[in-house]
Amino acid sequence: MSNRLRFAPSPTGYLHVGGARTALFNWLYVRRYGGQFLLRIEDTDQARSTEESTRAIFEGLRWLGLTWDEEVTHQGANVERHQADARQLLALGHAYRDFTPPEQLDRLRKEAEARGEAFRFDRRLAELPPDDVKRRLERGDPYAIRFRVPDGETSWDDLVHGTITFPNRDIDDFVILRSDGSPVYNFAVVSDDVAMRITLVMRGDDHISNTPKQIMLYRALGAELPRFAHLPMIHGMDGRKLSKRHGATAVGDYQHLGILPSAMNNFLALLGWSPGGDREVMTMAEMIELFSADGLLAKASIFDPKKLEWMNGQHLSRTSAAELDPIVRPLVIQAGLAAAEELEARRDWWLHLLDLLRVRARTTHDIVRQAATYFADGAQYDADAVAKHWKDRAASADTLAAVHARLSETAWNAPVLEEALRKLSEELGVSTGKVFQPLRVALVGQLASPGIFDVLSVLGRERSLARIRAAIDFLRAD
RNA sequence: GGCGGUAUCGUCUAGAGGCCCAGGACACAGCCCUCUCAAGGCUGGAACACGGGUUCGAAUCCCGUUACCGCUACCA
Repeated sequence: MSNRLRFAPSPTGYLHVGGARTALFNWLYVRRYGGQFLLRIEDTDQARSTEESTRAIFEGLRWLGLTWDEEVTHQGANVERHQADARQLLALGHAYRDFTPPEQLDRLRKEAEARGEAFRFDRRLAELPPDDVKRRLERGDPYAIRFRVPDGETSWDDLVHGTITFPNRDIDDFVILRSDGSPVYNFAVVSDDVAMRITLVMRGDDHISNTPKQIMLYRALGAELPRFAHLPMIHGMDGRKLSKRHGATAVGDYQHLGILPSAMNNFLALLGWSPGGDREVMTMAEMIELFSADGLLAKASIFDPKKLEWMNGQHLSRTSAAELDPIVRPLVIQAGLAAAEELEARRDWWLHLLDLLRVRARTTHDIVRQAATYFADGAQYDADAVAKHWKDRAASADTLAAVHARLSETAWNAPVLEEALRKLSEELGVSTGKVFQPLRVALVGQLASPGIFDVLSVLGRERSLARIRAAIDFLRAD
C-alpha cells in the first residue's frame, strides 16, 4: 500500500519554522519512500482562522518547494462527516450524550482545584438513564457528545520514540462533538485522517498526549490505525518555545532576510534529523536520498539564526550564478539598481558579477548591497576606506596616476592586468597592497570587494579608468 | 497535582557495550594563506544532568532524582 502523509496546519498565523519543518519531514518521507503528501487546513476554529493565514501557508510551502499532491482539504468543509461519525459512535455505544452545562463543569473544576485535588470527569454523573435522555431530548436540551473511554491501556510504536503506553484510566471521557454540533479537534483529526486514508501521522510531539485518545477513536470507528511519528519541538535561543520575542519565526521572514529556500530546508532538516556521520550541507536531492525515519531525533532543538546564515552562505557559494539569477535579479531591480531590460541586455555581464559576489555573501541581501557600486556611475567613497588607504592624499594620487598611466596601455583581461600591476608595484618599490588597496577604494569606494583584477574586468576599461581619474581629481582637489 | 516525553561542548549533532580520558559543524580566540573581504587550512578553550545498579567493561542497558517541555478544555 502506498504511503499517504499529510501536513495539517491551522491557519491562525503565518507558516512557523516548526510547522515548516514538520511539512518538510512529511514531504521528505514521501519523496524518499513514495506515496502522496497531502495538505489539510484545519480551519474548524472559525474565530481564529483567516484567509490570509491560509494564503501565507501556501506561499511559505511553495517558497520552500514543498509541493503537495491532490486537492487541499479544508477541515471546515467536513463537518457533516464529523457529525455523522459522532452519531455512529453514539449508535455503537462508544459515545453518549452529556447534558451537563459547561458552566457547571467549569465550577466543579474550579472547586476541585481550590481543594487542591485533580478534577476527574465522572461518567456516572453525566450519563443519564435512557428515560431521562429521552425526556431531555424532547425538551430540546443542548448536549455534547462524549467518547466513552474504554478500560485498559493504549499504546503504539512511535517511529521516533519507540513504544509509548498510556493507561486509559488517566484519560477522562472527552467531548467529541460540542453542543453546537461542531467537532472537537481530536475527533475531527481522526475523522479526516481516516477519510484521507492517511498511513503515517507525522507531527509535533505536543500531540503525544492526544494520540491515545485518537487511537481509541480509530478503534471505535472500526478504522485501520496509521503509524505515528512525533517530532520534537523547535525552541528559541533561550530554550523557550519559539515566539515573536525571538524575532523572525515565520518562514516568510527568512525569505525577506535573504535566505535561500534550499538553505532553509537544509538547516531545518538538521534540527531533529541527522543523516548520520558528519554530513551537513546538502541539496534537496541529497536530503531526499539520505532521508530515513531512523535518523529522526527525539530531543527538542534550539533555532540558531547564526548557523542558518552560515548555511545560507554555503548554499550561496554552491549555487551557480545562473540558478541564483531568478532569485537575485528581482531584488536588484527592486533596489532600483537597474531596470529589467538593462539586466537582460547585459545578461552575461550580470551573471559574471553575480558569480563574483555570491561566494563572499551570506544572504542575497549582501549580494545586492555589494552589487550597488557596479551599477552606479561612480564610486562612493566610504569614510573608513578613505581613512585607511588614502591617508596620504598626495601619495595616493600619485600612485593612482601611475596606475592610470600603466592601465591605459594594457590589454583588458585579468591575467594581463595582474601582470601589469604587479610589475608596476615592483617598479615603484612598494608591496602590492600599497597599490591594490588605494586602487580598490578608487574603483568601488569600499574596504572589501572581489579580487582587484576581477573588479577591473567586471567594471570594464572605460569605467575603471574613469573611476581612477575621478579618484585622482578627488584627492588633488582643495 | 496526575500522566506522558526529553536529557552529549553555549548551539546543531556523531555515537546503537569495548574503536570514545567522546568525533564533526556553528559561534568564539589565535595562526596560516592573501591585494581586501569572504572562503579554505591549522590550533585552542568547551559536553556524556545527578545518583544507584547490570556488566570483565556504559555516553550507550535498567531504576530513581532533578530540570525542561507537552497533555490534563464543549482550544487547536
